[in-house]
Amino acid sequence: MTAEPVTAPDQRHAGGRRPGENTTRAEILAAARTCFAERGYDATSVRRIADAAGVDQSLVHHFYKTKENLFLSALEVPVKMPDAIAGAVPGDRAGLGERVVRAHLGLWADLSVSPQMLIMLRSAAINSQAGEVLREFAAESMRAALADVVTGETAGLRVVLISSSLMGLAMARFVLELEPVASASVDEIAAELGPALQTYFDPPDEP
Amino acid sequence: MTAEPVTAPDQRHAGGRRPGENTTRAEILAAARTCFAERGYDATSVRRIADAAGVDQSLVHHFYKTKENLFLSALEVPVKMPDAIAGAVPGDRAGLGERVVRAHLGLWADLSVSPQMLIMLRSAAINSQAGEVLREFAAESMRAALADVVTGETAGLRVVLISSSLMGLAMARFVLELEPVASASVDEIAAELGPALQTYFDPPDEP
DNA sequence: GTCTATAAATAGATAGAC
DNA sequence: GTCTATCTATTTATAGAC
Repeated sequence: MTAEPVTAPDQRHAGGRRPGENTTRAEILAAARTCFAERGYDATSVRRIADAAGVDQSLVHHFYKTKENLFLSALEVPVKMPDAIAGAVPGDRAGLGERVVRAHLGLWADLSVSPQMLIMLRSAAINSQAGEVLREFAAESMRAALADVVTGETAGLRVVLISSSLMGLAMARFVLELEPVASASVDEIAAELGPALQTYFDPPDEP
Repeated sequence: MTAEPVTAPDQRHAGGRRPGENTTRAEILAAARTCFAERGYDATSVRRIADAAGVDQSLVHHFYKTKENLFLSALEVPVKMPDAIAGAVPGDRAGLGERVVRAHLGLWADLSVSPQMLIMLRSAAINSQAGEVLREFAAESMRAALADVVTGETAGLRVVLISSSLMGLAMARFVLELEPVASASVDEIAAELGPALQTYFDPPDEP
């Protein structure tokens, strides 16, 4: 009952070279992002990624050599992430907390970066490489983005506490899917978390 | 509440055989806690736990049957966790934020509960059972402990945001070991995070 | 209670045909 | 570029001797 596989019903590139940039490599990467984001590094087998991409397992190795290397490619953080936070800085000082929360949630709504963020968050606790990438983002990138507005003796600590709060929010909302924060609107979260973050911009012991 | 029989140290049975409640079972559990806390569920093999306990692999199965069952035992959260947060409630309202932070960090300093908390936090992003335990603690237990002091229309959301902040702090300090929050003193953290949490107890739009 | 030995499944990775 | 077939290592788990 399976119809004859009709060997490649023509599509010859007579004479011409370059079968064109093949999309298989990109499809494998996309499938890997989905799988890693859903299950993390260990629980995702190369075979599963291959199935999700509709290709053979050995093709994954052909393109990315090792699983670890593929994971690093899947994890690659777009440059726009730190920029998005920095973009929340300009404006009135009283609204800083809210704008930072909205900028952060805006990244999670951006499908070109949110899979990588989910991979990072879901794997950081176990995988040392994901942990390093998250550390870099939560510390250095945040510090650079907020250097002008978080000042004072304890600025270093306060920047990381801002990162921690946003990390906790993301864990609750996107990883644990904890209610009611998982299905709350951006407005509702910004209205509550914004003022909390604001205390780091206006430290109570500032002269 | 399965309440492990916690081998009473003494309780001799004169003449009888019974080499007494053997400590091997407890040693395996302790080794499992250490390993799971360090590496998470997937990366911890039964063999590694057995080695850490100084016993054979098959003994682990003999006592705990399956790896998953052992993990659940290792994860078992002491009842005192919610109580510790509730214990921070009495006192002047202005100091609530700080007291909650100190209560939370006090739990992490308690060696009878911190391994379980680390297991939970490190595995929750990947392991559904650990995730469920963490959800239960971050939502229900927190809500019960703070019901009297977090009030108003958005109380449900604000309780979970408090949980999220504490979760983010624990991730940064104990899992990622992110500086400077990893080596900051309890006083320093309480001084900065306390006022941020305080905004949830005194919502700006309260009548 | 504690060990040896091993079953049974699955993992990542490679070789080579087409 | 894509597939089939397979190697090797490691996993959880069990059976059975002592």
